[in-house]
Amino acid sequence: MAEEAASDRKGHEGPARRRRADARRNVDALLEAAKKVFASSGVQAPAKEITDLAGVGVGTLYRHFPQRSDLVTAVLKHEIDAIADSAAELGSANAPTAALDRWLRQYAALITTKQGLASALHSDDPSFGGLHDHFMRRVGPAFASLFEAAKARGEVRADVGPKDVLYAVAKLCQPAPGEEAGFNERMLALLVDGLRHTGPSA
Amino acid sequence: MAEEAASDRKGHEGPARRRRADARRNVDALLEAAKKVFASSGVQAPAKEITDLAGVGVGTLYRHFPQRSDLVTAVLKHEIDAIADSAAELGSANAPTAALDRWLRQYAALITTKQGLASALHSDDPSFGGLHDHFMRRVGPAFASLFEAAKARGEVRADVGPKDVLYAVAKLCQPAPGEEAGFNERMLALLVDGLRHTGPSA
Amino acid sequence: MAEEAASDRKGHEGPARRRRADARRNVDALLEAAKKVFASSGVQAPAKEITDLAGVGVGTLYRHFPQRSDLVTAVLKHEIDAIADSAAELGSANAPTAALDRWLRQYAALITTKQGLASALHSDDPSFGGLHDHFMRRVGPAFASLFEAAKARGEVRADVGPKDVLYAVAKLCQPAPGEEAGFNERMLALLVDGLRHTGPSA
Amino acid sequence: MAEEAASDRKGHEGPARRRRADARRNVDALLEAAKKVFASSGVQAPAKEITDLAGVGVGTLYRHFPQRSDLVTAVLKHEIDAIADSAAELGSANAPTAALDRWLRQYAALITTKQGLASALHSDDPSFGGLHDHFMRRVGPAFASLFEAAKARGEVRADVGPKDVLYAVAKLCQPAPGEEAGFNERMLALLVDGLRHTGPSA
DNA sequence: CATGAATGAGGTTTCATTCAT
DNA sequence: CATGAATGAAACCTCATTCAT
Repeated sequence: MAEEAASDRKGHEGPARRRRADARRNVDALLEAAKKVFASSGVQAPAKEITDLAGVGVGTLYRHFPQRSDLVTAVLKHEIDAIADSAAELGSANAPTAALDRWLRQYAALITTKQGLASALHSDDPSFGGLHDHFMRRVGPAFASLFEAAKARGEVRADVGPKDVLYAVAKLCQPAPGEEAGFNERMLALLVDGLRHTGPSA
Repeated sequence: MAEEAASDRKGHEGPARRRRADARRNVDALLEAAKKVFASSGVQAPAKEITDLAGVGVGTLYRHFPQRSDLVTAVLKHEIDAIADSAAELGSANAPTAALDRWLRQYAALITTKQGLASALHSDDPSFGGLHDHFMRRVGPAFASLFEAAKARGEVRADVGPKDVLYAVAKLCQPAPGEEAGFNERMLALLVDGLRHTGPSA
Repeated sequence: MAEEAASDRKGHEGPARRRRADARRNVDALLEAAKKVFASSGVQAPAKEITDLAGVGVGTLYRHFPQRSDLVTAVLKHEIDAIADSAAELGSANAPTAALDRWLRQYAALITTKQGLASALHSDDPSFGGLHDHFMRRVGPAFASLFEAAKARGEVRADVGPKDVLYAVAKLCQPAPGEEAGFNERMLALLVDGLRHTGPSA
Repeated sequence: MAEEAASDRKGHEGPARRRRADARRNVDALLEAAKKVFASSGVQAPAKEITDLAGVGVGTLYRHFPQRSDLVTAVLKHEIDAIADSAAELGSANAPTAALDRWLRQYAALITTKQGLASALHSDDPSFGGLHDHFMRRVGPAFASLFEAAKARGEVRADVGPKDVLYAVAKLCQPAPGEEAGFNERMLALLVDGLRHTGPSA
């Protein structure tokens, strides 16, 4: 009976392919819904909230993302990949200092916007380990190359490493309720200024 | 007498824990326990974990701290008062720049150590509003006086306010698992350096 | 198939109780259990008592009846509908006086039997407002038609309204422990006799 | 120190007597408070509500009224004694019919006013047994004498006993939220009219 | 492969009662 | 004799996860 209904629904294409397409659509709906819910209610939001928004049953969520962290990870991997790719683009299209500046602003905006990205990266929950690894594998080298280029030009103090900066900005720009607009941007600027100088006598 | 009772408290799990003065002792035990539990398991730790550690029943917790946030608030108020008082002391015993530096390092250390202080301050949960208010009332002016003194000496860039710095450090130094030792200190230094200069050409 | 599942339910405490159709069966089991528990322990009985008797988890109760009053309401709505329908039947099959008598006896028996029906109807808890409304919507007109028919025949004193009688009987027949058998019936008769006469000189 | 304060308070009289007077005052305060709280929040009100209103500690409540029902009983005994005494007075000052009418109206008013009197009398909680016994011992004979006098005059139908009437009025006049003013009075009149006649042909 | 009902552990909170002071 | 802090059982309700259909 379920089979019959399924073929009714689409009319052509083999049943195997059709199923796969449905599954894919569900996964996408879940990712989309999770992105929204994470943004509005945080990463701790009840699973039901997500499945309701996606229009699927909870079972479907657990089929595709057996651990809750799998969903978080999947949602954030998109963003991570995008920001990593952006580093390469900016690096090849700008002078080192400008590339660094621009990328950091993009990165800060991402952290600011994506409720939970920073906290997932810093979580002590081992199930987010994979996300952290993915982040370091993709973003780490991409940013390091921008960073080292600027350092080679003497525009960045020598006693700071790229990982430091990634972490610092992630923490600094973590979204906080009731914060004045532009706060994160200003603070990022402060940090970046610190990056170029060494101590008060520099 | 207090000593005797105190050894009772630790020595064995006897039934001797119900005295008028024990009200105070229980409150202290709860605060102590909560401080530890918050540090190890975060502010979201189950109430039972705290009462077990304090050696009291759940009812006792709720007698003294009707709302869960009351406990968090009480635990953190101690720290807030201490750090606020410290500002006055440092200010009167040091040159402005040194006072500012030292206080910021203390403040950073506090935030680093007290799991949950930063997040409680930035929580959108209205029950923490009182804590935020207390913080701004006590720490705000205390720090502002240090800050303005340094600014008057031209040692702090003009486009940054004291509140900016309090917030920025609170976020930057939020404890994160698996972080290298000294990370927060280095990042604070970076921020402070940024504070002294304006832009790349400074 | 339904039969098979049904025998499972009673036969042994096997783990086989999770089927789509069992949603309905569980709701029925809960209503049945609630009816019994309300009868034996009153409407205030702990939820666990009901779920244990129904053989389901607490969660199942709260899925189907999010508020405790929803369960009470559901249990009693059955009875209310039945007694309302009965008024129409009696009215068309009997002379006005007989219909009124018989229906009042049925109504009294219902109130007598259903621990909590009367008190729920008179509760000041707003969550029972719906039940009271349902009662007045269904039983009110049904009884009014019987009542007015009798009144038209001069068999009921003019200064009493149907609502008065519904309320009075509800209160009079409220179950009380340790009451002699037949007490409510006798008292109802007394009230009904009063209904036919006005004052001592009638 | 407590001794000193106590003697300060009164100045003369031996300490034993003074204590006793304090105890008496507390008992009175508790009874007074309980009467109010029972009236506003029902007999199930938390003990703390009563002790707070009385301005004493919970311990004091439990010293004087070891069982919660002891308090209820004590509160209601006053009323019961008063209404019982009233029967004798009315009986000797009025004709049987008038005495009966007046007393029933007093009794109905008492039940209407004292939230919880009726329910305590009908409670299945064995700890209220004493109250019920007291009621039957005091009010039972007092009312029976009024009732039998009226019956002897042929003004009350023969198939109803005094206990029936006491119970019926108690149930009928039980306070209910949202009830029209005068409802209980009208219903009592109805019942009393029923009392004077036998069946529809009377 | 999707569904969503069922589960039940786990969290918070209330309150009657005891008992040290 | 009064006090009120402590106790802890018990109630409610939520929600992550499983699994029959």
